[in-house]
Amino acid sequence: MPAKVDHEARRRDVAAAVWRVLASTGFAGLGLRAVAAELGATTGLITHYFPSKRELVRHALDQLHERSDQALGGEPDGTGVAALRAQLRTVLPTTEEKVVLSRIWVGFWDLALVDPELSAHEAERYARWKRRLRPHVEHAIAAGELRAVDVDVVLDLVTAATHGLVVQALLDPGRFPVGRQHAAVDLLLAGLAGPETRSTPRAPGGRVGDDPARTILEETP
Amino acid sequence: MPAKVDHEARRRDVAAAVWRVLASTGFAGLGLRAVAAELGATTGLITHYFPSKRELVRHALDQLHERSDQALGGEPDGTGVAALRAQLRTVLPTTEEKVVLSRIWVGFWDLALVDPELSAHEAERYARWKRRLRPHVEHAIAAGELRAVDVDVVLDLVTAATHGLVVQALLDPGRFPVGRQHAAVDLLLAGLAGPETRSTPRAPGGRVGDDPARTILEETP
DNA sequence: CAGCGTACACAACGGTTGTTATGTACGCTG
DNA sequence: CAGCGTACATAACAACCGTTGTGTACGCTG
Repeated sequence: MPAKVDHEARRRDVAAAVWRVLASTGFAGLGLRAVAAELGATTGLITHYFPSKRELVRHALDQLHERSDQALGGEPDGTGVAALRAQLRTVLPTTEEKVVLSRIWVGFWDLALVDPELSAHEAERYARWKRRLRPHVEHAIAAGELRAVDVDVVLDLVTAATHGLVVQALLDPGRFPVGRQHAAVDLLLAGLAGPETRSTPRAPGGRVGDDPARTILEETP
Repeated sequence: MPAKVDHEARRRDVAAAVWRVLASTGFAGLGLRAVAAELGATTGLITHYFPSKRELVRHALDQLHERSDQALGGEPDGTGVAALRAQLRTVLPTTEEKVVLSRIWVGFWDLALVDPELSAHEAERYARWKRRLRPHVEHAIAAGELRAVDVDVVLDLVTAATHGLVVQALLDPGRFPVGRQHAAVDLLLAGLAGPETRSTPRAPGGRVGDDPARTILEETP
């Protein structure tokens, strides 16, 4: 069987074109011709690799989730609160790529909310995320870095807060720079810290330059 | 110019039908015929009251967030943290109506994210919400109920956390009952409280009269 | 009662949608 | 080199979209 092109690689190209269309027009503007145009091809190409639009979108979103997990990927340096903070920070839309991923994923909620199957899938993603965060929270509590409250409630709160920040940052990127997002996360974690630890533990993540306060606000309307 | 029917009331009926369609099928399934069917009428009725679909949706969403403001409406009993907690709780999708309102509003992000005008509108809604929350936060800080950190950061955090909870609750209603949502809000507010005041809203005495804000974000001055 | 404007239903319009059928250039195999 | 299957382009398809025009029942005004 002669394969002039790599079938799976081509499917990935098409999926990438779907992402680009979604990022610029949302699900409302997603159509086969738009994807084809973005790809510099025609709908014939798309239908050659995908039997239906539903399958197209499904594959594109699967790829997107995979890509997201990979972008949020590896275990962070540090343990306990430091690791938790690092993990939460990677979710924030602080790079152009993560802006695109988050944008698509937020827009996807319009579909997920009215489709039980998609809702369940999204709920499972939340569960997986919390499962990954949990050991760091438990470690932090054991080390006295975090107040010893219900771990599940902590996970509910930190994931909710982080995603809430994502939404606000996407809706108003100009007024929600990285520093402001980080400040909110830091305040959240500081609040969860044990009463005895007044001085926040040093974040050993050498990569992230800490600029906690001053770049946050500009106000001259 | 005899008015057999109340023109404005009829427009409200149509808007209500739009909400019902949006709640059950999302923006992806919103069409004039679907709205007309929901209304038990034809597209002729709709076009008689609205010049275009865009105007229809605009009016329906205007009505919707007017209705939301009213549902989230009056000043809560209490002041300071108690008022803040009450305000945040009213946003959570704890009633059938608020589930519908939140669902539409979350689905709307798919459109807002790719339309600068709509994004600005949503950003303004966030600003108004924070403006309403702000006095309670300031009062709570003045009363020593809340740690004296940057009020803007506090507002960013509490709104983000609350909306994050809304999303999770909508995506997995069965596993996210009211109590679990309240627990997360309570944990958030407890964390923002002064270190020595967990349950009793007592003033923190003269311990940190010098610089309480520095205890949170800054570890090295 | 005549006449007119309102409040719709109904049907048709051009455009766009996802899907499908047909055509064709081309590298591989025999 | 003949032949065949792959990788598309092209175009047609019915279904649907928002919009518009026309038809009509009916209450109000004169």
